[in-house]
Amino acid sequence: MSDVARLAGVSLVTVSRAINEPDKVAPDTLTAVRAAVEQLGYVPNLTAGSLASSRSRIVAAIVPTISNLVFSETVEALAQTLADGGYQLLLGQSGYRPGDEAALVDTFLGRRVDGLVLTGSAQSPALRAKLKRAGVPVVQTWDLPAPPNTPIDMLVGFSNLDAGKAAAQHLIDRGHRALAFIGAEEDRSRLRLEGFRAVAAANGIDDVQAELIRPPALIDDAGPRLAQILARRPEVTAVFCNNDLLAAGVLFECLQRGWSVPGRIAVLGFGDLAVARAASPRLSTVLIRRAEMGERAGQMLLARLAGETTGPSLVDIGFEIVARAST
Amino acid sequence: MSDVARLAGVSLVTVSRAINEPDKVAPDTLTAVRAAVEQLGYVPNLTAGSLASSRSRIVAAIVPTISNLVFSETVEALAQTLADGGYQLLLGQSGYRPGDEAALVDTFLGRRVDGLVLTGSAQSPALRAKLKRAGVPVVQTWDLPAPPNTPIDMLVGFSNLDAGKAAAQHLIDRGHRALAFIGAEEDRSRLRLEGFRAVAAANGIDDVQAELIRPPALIDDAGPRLAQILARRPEVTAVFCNNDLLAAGVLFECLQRGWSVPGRIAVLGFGDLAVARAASPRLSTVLIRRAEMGERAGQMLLARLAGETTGPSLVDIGFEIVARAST
DNA sequence: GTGAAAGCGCTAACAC
DNA sequence: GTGTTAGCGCTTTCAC
Repeated sequence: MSDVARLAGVSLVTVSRAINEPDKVAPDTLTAVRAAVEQLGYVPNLTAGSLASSRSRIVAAIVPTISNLVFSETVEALAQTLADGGYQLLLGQSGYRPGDEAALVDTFLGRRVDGLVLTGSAQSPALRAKLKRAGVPVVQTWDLPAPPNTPIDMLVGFSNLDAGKAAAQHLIDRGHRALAFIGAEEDRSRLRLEGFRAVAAANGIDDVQAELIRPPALIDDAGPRLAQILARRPEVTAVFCNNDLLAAGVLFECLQRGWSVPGRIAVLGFGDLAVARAASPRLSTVLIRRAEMGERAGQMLLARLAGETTGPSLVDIGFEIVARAST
Repeated sequence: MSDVARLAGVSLVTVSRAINEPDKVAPDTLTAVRAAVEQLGYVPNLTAGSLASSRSRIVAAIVPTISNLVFSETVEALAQTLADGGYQLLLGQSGYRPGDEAALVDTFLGRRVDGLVLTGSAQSPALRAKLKRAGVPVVQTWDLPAPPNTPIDMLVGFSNLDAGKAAAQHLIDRGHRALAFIGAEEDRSRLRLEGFRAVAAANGIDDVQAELIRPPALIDDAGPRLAQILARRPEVTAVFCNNDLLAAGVLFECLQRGWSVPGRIAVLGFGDLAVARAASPRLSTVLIRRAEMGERAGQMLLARLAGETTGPSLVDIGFEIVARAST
């Protein structure tokens, strides 16, 4: 930077200003500095800048995995929104392990990230306390806080419990009473199962068959799990899959068996991924506005970081049952 | 940090050592420092550490998008490998736009990342030069350098051209002569099309029908594209899809039409994603070791960063035609 | 509109 | 095994 200053015949501060606040520098000076930067191939050291200004221009996000389309689309929209606002995304994958999430938070705080986006709202009290103490803007996503809990800071999500309830109601409305559930061993899937079972029970259905796959739940888990469900309870006529890709797997399994969907068995997906629209039959599913969730999270963060008076800090973006041909 | 030092009754350096090189500190001192850290809730500022040591412990990766399973699994394995080695991943998405890639490289260099992972080998000469000048360890992935080009630094990939050739040969071997290709408007897909066409031509087949989807290519693009191909050339009997998910979309489209696969039309996928094993019929595909690619890239970087004498810096991990039921 | 001085919170190098 | 000194490369005051 001092080389640039010397070549442009100005001081260090002026170089800094020319780069970060070009408006506050005389046009001629600006030209001279830019020429010098160009000529020397100067690349400002953002680490030094971060240290001096105590703003890193980095936001970190922690998701269970990006190899699940459901999260990757949220992350993609988040990254895009942040990038447009001049921030970059540092990505952490927890692998669905709470311990890994806490460890990631530690290093992110150590890097003095300007903001943090978390997946879910089931963080431990210790983690919640640490984040509050750190004073970092935090956005939780993909869930609403369970009753005693409140958001750590900001939140954009939906009720997984209610989504499960709506799924059960949708199937029951269509006359199904022998219900099954295929999900994953993780918080949000369990919440949906809870809601699913609650509505089933309220309708006198107590034997919901559930299969929880240890993450990552891949599409090729679906067929075998459906087989297990049917082995235990052959009369099942409807299955709620916690991911459209799993649902597509179930469709393929039915195809193999020569079963009609929804004639022999109805299939309800989750997410409204592109595959739901492409499948045959078209998949009924629970639409989640994944990209919007990432975008809103990014916007909330940007607004806070810009010092704007914060708007609502808890956004329920809801969900929607999309009835297509598979139920 | 000075609060910790004072409370523990030691100097700043000792605190630093206790945290970063605990072996080089007396057990009692270590205990005292750790107690002080705990009591004060001290979180080391890694930015300051980076500036002082000129090592950021961050590796950046640039991929077109993480909403494509093909890349997300590579990134996931990369992130995991780096995390195990004490590095974190800063993620950039280029959206398939070369300009965005270059801009991302600039900020990453500004952050003084310790390493960089790029997707593809088609970087512009200007970008290549900049990276070489910066002296940052770079790993290119997902392709081999085209003849005149050499790797910028390190590389782990496979020949997309050869993969396209093998795909064509596979279909021709099974007696198909009316071939189609569904891919994306992006470098690697174009290379595969080039190889596909070359082998077709060598076999006297000159009218390969190609549909290139502007990224992102989603599964629900597959059906309409197949329809377009068939509208132009109804006698097509085999289609090579540049992504297993697209291939699954074609399977669903055939299902809609009541067409048998591979009886009426053979479908060859790409990637060997889980969906290939779950589909019905099971998808023949071009297997790419995506996770291994990410892992190898991470290992190469870690070895270099550890100052180890570098092993081979160009790894061709190849590909494999997996013949299943759809061709 | 521009500059001088004083750090940001750590680690490297060298002593002891 | 521990401490002292001197920065890392910027940005933030506060002058002028």
